[in-house]
Amino acid sequence: MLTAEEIEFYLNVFKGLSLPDVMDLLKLAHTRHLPAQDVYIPSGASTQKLAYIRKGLIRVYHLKENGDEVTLMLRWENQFIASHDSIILNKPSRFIYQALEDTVMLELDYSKVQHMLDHNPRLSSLRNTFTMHMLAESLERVESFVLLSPEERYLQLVHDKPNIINRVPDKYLATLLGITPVSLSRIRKRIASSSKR
Amino acid sequence: MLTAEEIEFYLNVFKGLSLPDVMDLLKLAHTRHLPAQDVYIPSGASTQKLAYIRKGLIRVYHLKENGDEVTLMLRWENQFIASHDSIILNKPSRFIYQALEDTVMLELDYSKVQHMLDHNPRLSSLRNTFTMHMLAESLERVESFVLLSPEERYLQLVHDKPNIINRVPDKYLATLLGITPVSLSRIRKRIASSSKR
DNA sequence: AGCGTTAATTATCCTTTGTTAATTTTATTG
DNA sequence: CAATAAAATTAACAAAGGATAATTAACGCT
Repeated sequence: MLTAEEIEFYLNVFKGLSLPDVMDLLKLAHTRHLPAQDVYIPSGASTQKLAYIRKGLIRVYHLKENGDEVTLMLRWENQFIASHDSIILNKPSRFIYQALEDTVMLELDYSKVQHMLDHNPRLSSLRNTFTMHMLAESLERVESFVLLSPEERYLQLVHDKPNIINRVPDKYLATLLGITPVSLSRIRKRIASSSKR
Repeated sequence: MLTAEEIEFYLNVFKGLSLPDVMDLLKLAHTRHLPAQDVYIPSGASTQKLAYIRKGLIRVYHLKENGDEVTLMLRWENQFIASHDSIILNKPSRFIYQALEDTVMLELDYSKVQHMLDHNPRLSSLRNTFTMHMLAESLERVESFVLLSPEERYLQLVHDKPNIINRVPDKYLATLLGITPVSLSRIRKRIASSSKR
């Protein structure tokens, strides 16, 4: 199923793991292709799938009563994606996971690997490293809401993820920043006119 | 150092651990008392200490250039507290950790227990559970910024943590919600007048 | 290339928040 | 308990964001 190149790639992703460790994991994983616009996880689903994105981009969003969509999270290459509602809290997903681009991921069932992760110290340690880094990332996002204005948040996003903003429509970026698309448009105008002077 | 009651308490906190597991952990831990207003971790510190709060309340805040303080996090009884900058990213803390009440915690050096956690499957598993729950908590906070208005965020706080808001000055709650104390005061007024009708 | 759809911008108006400062209320402490 | 300090509220004004609708620009598709 997997080429030698793939295996080498994952040896690198899961630094510190031996080849057998990686093979044990990969044996339980499979590749999934998701065309752009397709829903990966619908809201209400209780799924333990955990995916590593090889290519593409997934948007996590909330659908409001009135039909409006609010984007909560974007995930792309070399990141993990999973319904945290289901994996962490064992509840149905409140959100919709949708591919914004043709997406390729390596998927596995967390409930099936959990036991293995719990009993292999190298895997446990690596899992904890990944979880902790996700926590740091999330805390940093909270910081940005508490410490920065919407305009500063947008500038930070442009600065930190210049490649991502070109792949995602502004209306999704806006709600990700906690503002409306109209407001983001005004912010962009403000920035353009102030940097001109 | 620890009473039988204490040990029984921690057997309960660290559910799934055997008595020897818990004793191994507690052997490396010590109790720390922190008077109200004292700084636990100053900004710039690189500390691996990880503490479990038995009693009291810790505020994590950022000190702006102009002297203004912005509260990022509150932690209280039965929660862990640590400089995530230092523990996760191995960097000096950007924030100040201060006791808002007389606080008692059980403290240990994460760098000293890490090896033990990495090699005991039950400890690894439990650590991961704790980390994941902190992640879920942080993600939920991000949600509140993206999905709710400041007023709704305040109402949610009042609803979810009624006991905490009575222990913390409003000015700290305000910045925690991403708004100014003046604005929080107006929100409170608005709520009071609308619930009266 | 042209048509139709979707996204982005702009305009208007209204609401909310930020800022600063004054005032009142609540805590703290000698 | 009175004096003082700190916190919370209120006021006034400016700046920014939300809502809605109209217009323009960009995109997707045959």
